[in-house]
Amino acid sequence: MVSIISVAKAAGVSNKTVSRVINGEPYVTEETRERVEKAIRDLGYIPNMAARLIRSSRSNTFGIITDYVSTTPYSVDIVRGIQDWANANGKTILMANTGGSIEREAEVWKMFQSHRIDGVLYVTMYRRTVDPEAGDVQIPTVMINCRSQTNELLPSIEPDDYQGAQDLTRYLLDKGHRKIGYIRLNPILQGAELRLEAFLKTTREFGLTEGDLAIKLGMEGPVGSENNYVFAAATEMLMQKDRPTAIMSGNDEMAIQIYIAALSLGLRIPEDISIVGFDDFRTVSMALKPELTTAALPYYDLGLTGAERLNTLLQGNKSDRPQWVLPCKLIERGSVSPPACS
Amino acid sequence: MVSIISVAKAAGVSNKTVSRVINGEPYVTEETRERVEKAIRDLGYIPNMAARLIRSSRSNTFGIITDYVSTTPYSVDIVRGIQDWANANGKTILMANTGGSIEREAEVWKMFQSHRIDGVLYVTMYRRTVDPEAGDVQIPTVMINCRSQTNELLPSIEPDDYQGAQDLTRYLLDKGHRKIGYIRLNPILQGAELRLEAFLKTTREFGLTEGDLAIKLGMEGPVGSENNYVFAAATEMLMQKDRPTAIMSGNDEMAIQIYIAALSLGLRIPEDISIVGFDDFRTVSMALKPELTTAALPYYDLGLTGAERLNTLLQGNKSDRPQWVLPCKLIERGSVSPPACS
DNA sequence: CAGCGACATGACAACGTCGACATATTTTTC
DNA sequence: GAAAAATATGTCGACGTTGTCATGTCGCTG
Repeated sequence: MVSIISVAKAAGVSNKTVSRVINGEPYVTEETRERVEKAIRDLGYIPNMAARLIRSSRSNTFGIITDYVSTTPYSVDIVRGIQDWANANGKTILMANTGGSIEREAEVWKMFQSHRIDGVLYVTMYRRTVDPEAGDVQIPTVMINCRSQTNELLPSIEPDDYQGAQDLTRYLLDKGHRKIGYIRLNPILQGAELRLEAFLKTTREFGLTEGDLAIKLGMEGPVGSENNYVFAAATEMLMQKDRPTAIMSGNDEMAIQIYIAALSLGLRIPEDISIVGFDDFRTVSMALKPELTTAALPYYDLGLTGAERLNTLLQGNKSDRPQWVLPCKLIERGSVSPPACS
Repeated sequence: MVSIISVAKAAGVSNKTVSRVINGEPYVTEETRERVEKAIRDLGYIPNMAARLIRSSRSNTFGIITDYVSTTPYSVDIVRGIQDWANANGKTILMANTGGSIEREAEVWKMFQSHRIDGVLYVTMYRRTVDPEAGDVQIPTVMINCRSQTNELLPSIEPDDYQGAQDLTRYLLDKGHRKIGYIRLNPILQGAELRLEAFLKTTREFGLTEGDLAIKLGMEGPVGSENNYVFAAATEMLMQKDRPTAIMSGNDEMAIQIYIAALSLGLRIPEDISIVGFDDFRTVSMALKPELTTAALPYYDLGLTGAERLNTLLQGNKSDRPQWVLPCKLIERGSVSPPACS
């Protein structure tokens, strides 16, 4: 492999001068710089990060540790956000996923340390509280899409499920809906509770009573092997004589089944029944016809902001409040119209 | 940071002996080994990969270079397959995605080289031919889900779209369907052509004529911003008086729209119209009701096999034929039944 | 018991890079 | 025009690890 020394020889300078050129240090004549750069190009020299790291003990590398993220379609955008930030800022990304195993997680931390990683981004597939082994490890860490159960001070970034659900609910109310159904996400998920809470609070503030709402559980059980009641719940909800004019779905994926249930009953969307989702999982929300109105989980931004925050942290700047929350933007598409006869 | 030297001091041996223990080399007394291991535990020593690499010039790291994979839900399983293999075999994964940009791709290759990566896995989101810059780079590379346009000898691994579509077609024929519709994938995608070809050939072999088939284009245009005709195509196909009894969908995602089109026309699935997808994109195929019968793209295996093959390659073993193909398994669910009146 | 081989350990250099410091050259300052 | 400052370049060692070779200690063979 061509090293800094071969370049130095080729350019007729000392290796230190080459080092200066590479790192853009001052005190190099323009002429020397050009000669060195030419030698670099001619020889195809590429700096050896390992050697650099060994000297400077800054790896310029972030580690991403995930549970199932790279496994699942949902939150891949978090990773994309992180990578984009890393590219733009000359950082390298080391990625590992645990598949949920504690032993594996311990291994990953070890692996990260053996690579002398500067910091860690701890990412989970769905929003939840976790208890990372970070406690006994002193690598700076930012939690993305989750927060620590044990250490409240660990910086975290999460989507604002509450605000998203609030916006969606208001949107339906503004459109004139007064009888609204809600098909709940798996209550295991942290987002589920927040979204439901926002829905209940917002409708109540608006003056709706419990009789105006129809709430059903759509899924339950351990993530990955949950029981799915969505279709049945939606069908039942829509067969009531006093059926809701709009249904809020726990997420976009569940909305598929609500669509199918509605259509199977001969209802038209949105004329007879309005539907909104959550997440803006575009493979679904844009594949549905009419396309689904939903609230976008800010996954990409979660990743981007997380990486940026980790960097800030590494530079010694402490942030005021540890737990951040990013808004979910309402995406208006075609699945909502005013109720038929209001 | 605690180094091998501190361990050596603590254990009262030379650093070379510690190195022997770490690497499981012979010629160390059991007693010495234990003393060293204790020191390692006590001090929490973790080997420095960078230093190791600089000596041995084997990084034990694979690079994954992707176009949009980490961006899109579809093929994330490829990455998971690679990672699982890497975990099991003590390799580290460096991941970067180009977002389709050539300049970015060049940067990534450079970055990989600067980390002295052992080999590269070149992964694309959808099956296609590419022209990687690998030509001027001498890092061993395995192509996953794609193949090189220019270099036929570059090892590649792809799903067997042809066989998958053939199996699906036969499945429908075996169920008794004799009038079959096909809604085509974006013809830009390499899989599109193969699937259609398999469909046509298989139906022809079975004795169906052109009049028994209804073929329509579902999508077209550049990936990411294509025109979507699926709903219209399906609706039109199903409104013919001599409508097909089964529809093959270019992929699972498109099947959503076919479901909606069918249901909107008052048709029941599968009693009035059978539907099959392709890909087994489970977020969709299992969310649809009835669940979708489809052919599973072997993404996970693509990744696993790819990593394994790269490793074999690195050990100097050349494989006989460069281009491999992995079967797509038929996944039978509830969206197909025999035609109503045959 | 000299000689040999197997085993156990250590000393030291080298990998590629950069920081600290030294030296040489030019420019500025008074 | 001599001293001081700024600029340009080089020497050398250190980072943490492992490969090479040397050394030392056994036990065994003939």
